[in-house]
Amino acid sequence: MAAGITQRDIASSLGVSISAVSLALSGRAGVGEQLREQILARAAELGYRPNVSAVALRTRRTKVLGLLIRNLRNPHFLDVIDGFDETCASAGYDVMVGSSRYDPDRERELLDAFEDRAIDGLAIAPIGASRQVRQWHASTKRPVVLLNSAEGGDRQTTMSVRSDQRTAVDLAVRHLVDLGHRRLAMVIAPPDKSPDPERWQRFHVLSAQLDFAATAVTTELSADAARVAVADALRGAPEVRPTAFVANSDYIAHAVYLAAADCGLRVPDDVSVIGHDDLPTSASLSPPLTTIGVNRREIGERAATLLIGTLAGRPPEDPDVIVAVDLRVRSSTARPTV
Amino acid sequence: MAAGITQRDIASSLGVSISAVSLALSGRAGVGEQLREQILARAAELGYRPNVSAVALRTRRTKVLGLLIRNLRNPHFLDVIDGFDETCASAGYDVMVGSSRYDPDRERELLDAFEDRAIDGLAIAPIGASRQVRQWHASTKRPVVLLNSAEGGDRQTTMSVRSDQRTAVDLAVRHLVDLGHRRLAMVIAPPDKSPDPERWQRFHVLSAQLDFAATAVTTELSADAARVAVADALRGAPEVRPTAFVANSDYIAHAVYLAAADCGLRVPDDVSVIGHDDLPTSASLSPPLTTIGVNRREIGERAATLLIGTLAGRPPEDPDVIVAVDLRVRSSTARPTV
DNA sequence: TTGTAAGCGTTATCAC
DNA sequence: GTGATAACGCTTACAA
Repeated sequence: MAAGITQRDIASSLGVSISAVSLALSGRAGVGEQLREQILARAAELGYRPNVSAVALRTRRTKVLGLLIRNLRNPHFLDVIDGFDETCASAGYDVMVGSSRYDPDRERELLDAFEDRAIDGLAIAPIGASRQVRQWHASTKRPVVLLNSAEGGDRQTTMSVRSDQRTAVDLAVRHLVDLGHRRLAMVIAPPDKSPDPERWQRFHVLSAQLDFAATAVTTELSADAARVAVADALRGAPEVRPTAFVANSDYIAHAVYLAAADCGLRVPDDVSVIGHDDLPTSASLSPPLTTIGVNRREIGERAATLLIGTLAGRPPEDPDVIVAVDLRVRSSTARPTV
Repeated sequence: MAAGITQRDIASSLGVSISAVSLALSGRAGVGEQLREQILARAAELGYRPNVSAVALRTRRTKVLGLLIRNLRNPHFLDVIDGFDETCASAGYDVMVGSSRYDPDRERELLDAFEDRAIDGLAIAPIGASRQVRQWHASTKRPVVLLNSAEGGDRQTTMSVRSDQRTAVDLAVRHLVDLGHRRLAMVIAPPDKSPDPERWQRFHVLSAQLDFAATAVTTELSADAARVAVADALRGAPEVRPTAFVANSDYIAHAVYLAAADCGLRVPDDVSVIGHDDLPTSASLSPPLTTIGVNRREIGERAATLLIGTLAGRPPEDPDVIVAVDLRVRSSTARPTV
């Protein structure tokens, strides 16, 4: 029944002014030491809780941070949310989530809703171009951090957190090349759907440096589509087809498993597979998946920290955080047999 | 730059009163038809967006629904959030999430925060006793729906959505008994941590009805703890140890896999395993997991629908929703060999 | 140091 | 039907 106790109640019960109460409660100067303590005591005694709407109306601060992601069905984001949520909680912020579901219109709606609700800051994994996001930032003047966004153009206005894609590709490729593979394929999404171009670019560079044949298997993000596309790539003669696949997610890696089976090939004997993101169950696949580990919670944590720091007036030295990745070798990779 | 246009601006730009604008905008009676249209037109033209904080302060309504879950690391809740989020979005509600992390203090904090923020309704998967929740409901007078909560005591005050636990147990047990198993074990959490008592109870009843030996393996929810506890239960001689395990989640089912391996036993040859919840990757485990499927998104959707309906003044005919479950037979169950 | 009072943008109660 | 005007609970100049 905490609802209902206002600063006015405290003030009148103590015979002092409302402003004294306000000052005391918000810990600012301008009120005597003993009076402050009296007020604090009475507030606690009465079970006073500030009315957030009133504070928000006055200060235009809500102590709410928004988290706008692309897809609520991917466990990847779960951990991101978890890390974000925990960091926010320990700093007294609450979080509002939304999923754009890869729909630009919905992204726009959510952005508007967040603006209307006057959230204090936003972390967003934008879909496609980040124009809308830039606009949001311009119009709200609130700090924004981009999550795993390929775009690096607007470093002045927004911050970012992303995993180290470049190293991810390096680790995967080096592992495969070290094993003796010379014909590698990378499964990538259409350029407009993901931050993959950067990955492919790096893959291509390495192909020249390390002297292996690089194939791009372009496919939609769905497991079914990937399965078909990869099976296609696997149809060639043993001497020409890729002996190893670098997937852009563990889901896709699993689709590669299925595609291999479709073609009567075994993993890792006939084809090696490397995933990306190390989902909780990837170690339990058959065979256990070699993949790139990313600290997903850290992504959420860092994003929240960036926002909270900025809001507290201590902007980070480096507004662009790169989260480390590591190679987790399991059993889906082996020496090539041909 | 939508920020800044207020009703006052519309009013003065039209030379009418603020109250006319307010009435027109909120679609209530008390303003002439042509004036209303004029106002609406001007509002659109100016890009007017109501100030949510002001509305909340006045009306104590926020158009925000809270979702408080136990654990943000379990994909189960991802789908629940997704369904909840989508339903809320299409009804103009935003959602605020929080995770209690199985910590009663944190649950209390979040409940307080939600109360302070004056959310319009709450969906919660409570930990342990739901006393706090009942209290929240009493103090806020806001609709509450319990998610997968075992408690059925306070049907008058709160609503609920849960999967059909009873049928889940029936399906699992019947499948196992039909295969020929006569010594079944159920992995359950300590009574204060989950809605498991109901499951165990049913298991026990069936044990008498269908004439099989029922063992309870009580363990903490973590995979490691379960692995040890199950391995313990598996130590007995082949003629006495359980030949099949019913787990309360797919995670735990996987822990049973590991425990079996620890004991040099094979799944499903030596021990059959049934999970619960059918996580996205359960079909890819080795062997693919037989489990109980639940429409997790539906849980979130129904919860949101219950809340939204109640808030709109149309309370549901049945405040207690039971979401159907089904058995998904894969390869972790087989006839017992002993 | 303390108190008074003017808003923040709405909604709601009145007169007219 | 329409327009002043008083809240809602708080912050913040400005006076005392």
